[in-house]
Amino acid sequence: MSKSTIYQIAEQVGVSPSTVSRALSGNGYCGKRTKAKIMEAAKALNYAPDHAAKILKTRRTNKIIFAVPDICNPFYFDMINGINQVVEEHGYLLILFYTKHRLSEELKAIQNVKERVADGMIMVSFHFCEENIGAINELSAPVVLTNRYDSPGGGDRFDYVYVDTFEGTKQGTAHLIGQGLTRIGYIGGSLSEQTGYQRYCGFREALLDAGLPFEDGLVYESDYTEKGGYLAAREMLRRTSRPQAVVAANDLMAIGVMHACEEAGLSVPGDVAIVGMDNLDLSSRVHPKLTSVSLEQEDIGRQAAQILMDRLHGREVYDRAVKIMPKLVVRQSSSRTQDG
Amino acid sequence: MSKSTIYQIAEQVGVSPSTVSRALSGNGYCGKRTKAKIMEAAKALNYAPDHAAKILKTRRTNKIIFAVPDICNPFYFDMINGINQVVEEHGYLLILFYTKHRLSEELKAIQNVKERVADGMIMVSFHFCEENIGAINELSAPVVLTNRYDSPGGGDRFDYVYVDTFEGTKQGTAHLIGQGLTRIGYIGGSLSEQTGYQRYCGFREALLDAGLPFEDGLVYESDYTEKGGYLAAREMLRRTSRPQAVVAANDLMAIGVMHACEEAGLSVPGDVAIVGMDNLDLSSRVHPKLTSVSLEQEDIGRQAAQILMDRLHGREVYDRAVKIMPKLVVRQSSSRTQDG
DNA sequence: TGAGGTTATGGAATCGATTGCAGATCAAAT
DNA sequence: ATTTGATCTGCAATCGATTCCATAACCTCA
Repeated sequence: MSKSTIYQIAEQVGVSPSTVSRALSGNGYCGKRTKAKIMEAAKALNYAPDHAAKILKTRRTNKIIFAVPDICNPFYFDMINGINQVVEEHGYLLILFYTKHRLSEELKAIQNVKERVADGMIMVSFHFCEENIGAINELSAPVVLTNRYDSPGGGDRFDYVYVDTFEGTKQGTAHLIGQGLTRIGYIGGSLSEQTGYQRYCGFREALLDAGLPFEDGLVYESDYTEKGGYLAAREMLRRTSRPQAVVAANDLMAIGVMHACEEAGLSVPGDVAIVGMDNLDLSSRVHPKLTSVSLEQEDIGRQAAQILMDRLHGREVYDRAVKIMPKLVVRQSSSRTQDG
Repeated sequence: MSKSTIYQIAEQVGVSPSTVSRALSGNGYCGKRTKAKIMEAAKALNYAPDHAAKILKTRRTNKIIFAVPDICNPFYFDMINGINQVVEEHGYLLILFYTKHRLSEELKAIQNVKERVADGMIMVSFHFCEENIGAINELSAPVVLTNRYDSPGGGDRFDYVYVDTFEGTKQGTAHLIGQGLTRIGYIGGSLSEQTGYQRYCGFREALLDAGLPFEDGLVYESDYTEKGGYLAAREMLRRTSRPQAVVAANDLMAIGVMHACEEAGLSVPGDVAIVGMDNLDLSSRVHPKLTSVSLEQEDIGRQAAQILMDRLHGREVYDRAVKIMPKLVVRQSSSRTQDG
């Protein structure tokens, strides 16, 4: 039997639709006996509320959009997981929107929010331009951006959750220095990108803090892929005085470094210690297990979702830009003591 | 400026709301000049159609739900990716619903479909019971189930997409036999589960097909985790006549087997060849790279989504149960020739 | 008994877009 | 000039639930 409406229930029971609505939703008064009869009829008639009608009237969809550049990237899965933990708890559903790193798709996601497909959005944006920001600022629904941070303009109507990647590479590098290593190489992403530059600066600062000399020759720019890491490391290890350790700006490159070491007959961490960043699931499964700086993706997701929920429930949001601290996870690839 | 409605546009232009609707949606006649004025006013007034109102009237949400047991499992990410490829192409949005392996959550997902939150659903169900199936059969919206196959009852109103895992372990085992290996161990999941039993049968059949003896003692029941695979393998390798190869019912267990081999000082694939199943992303990154039977998750997702789209567009669906064939991906862990 | 308050219910408007029907306009054809 | 048909537009109903307002019923206490 197909489902019914409150009108059919009203007719069956002999009351008005408004009474049925009150009985079922619990908003407003309703007599005990009437309510019982309505409940019974609802069950008998296979009633289920129509979501669209409810949304139209209440102006709430109970859904949020997560606009993400790349569905295949495990990094974002962790975020999804974190987001879902929070929104589910508040009775919201999660719509996944795949932007493919394209501005046009990001704008489509924004358009969906404008059309009230969802009550709010969390977006990992790779296009911080006028058009994008402008469109977001015109929305009446709340938006939280992650993955990047520019100090918010006065008129900006969105919130930020971001990771301090500077602190991340700094921690990772300091950890290696703490192991007594002094010649440390760095393989990063493009230095002209915000996040790539920050990671590089963190590395450098750790060296300077420890009073170690900083050698430009030990810094390589690569592309965040395993192959890129491998190629850079191969070159680095060929140098007459090769580094005792390598900091990679993400785990995939770090794994590439491991392969280069293996190929060169160098043991990890015995000859070369390695630290990565992202703390991917697979990093604890490679051999030796990779020491990595976790960017706390799940936590980013949770915090972003929490802010969104706060905004949606009219609660005050004190921190327009939440900074997440990365966390060093020490494993075999960097640790001289627990090599196994 | 906040967005406006067709009524405001109508007033501004001096026409009726129905004309505005026709102009914007393209359904029905509309004069050229009028249309131009309406378009202009729509832009000026920051118009965006209200999704809820549209749904209420048209009865279409342009969304589908993917109900998945476990957001963290990379296996499902691939499915999500496949699903999204297809639904996006048709202008649908994807709602992710996390059932946590719980029947109650699966029922909630079904309830959402009943309330017309989405036009259809793809579900990976771990609870094939009366309650569940009954609720699905009462829906008027189409549902596609994956991950399990029972021959559909006459009254069942849903479709199936499933993988022939029997064929998967059979292929993997045959591959090892083809390498000249004859003593082959098996580490599977619970044999009392449908899928666990099928995988086991595929393994056995490959041996029998090749005329090899089947030893019960080389079959271990484990739990699909890396640790479970490790423990089972450790025991297996301690046997007086240890196997030359091991087939594991999934990649995580296979990786556990690799660790056990390493611990026992056995080389892979020299001393022990290994084949896994699932073809996880990380399997191509461990060392040595793992040979694995791909269950074609992405394809499952695509096919399931395609069936759903067909149903939603009133196209005939010829195959109520689509069988996907697994695909063997040969890498280093099983190949005597290309060891590197 | 009646005043005052609480609880129960119905009526009707509302959310915003779609669409069938009817009337109006206009061009082309007879 | 009149018929025919195509094109354009407005009216009003509709999708299904929510909610404000008004009235009615009921209870309580002086």
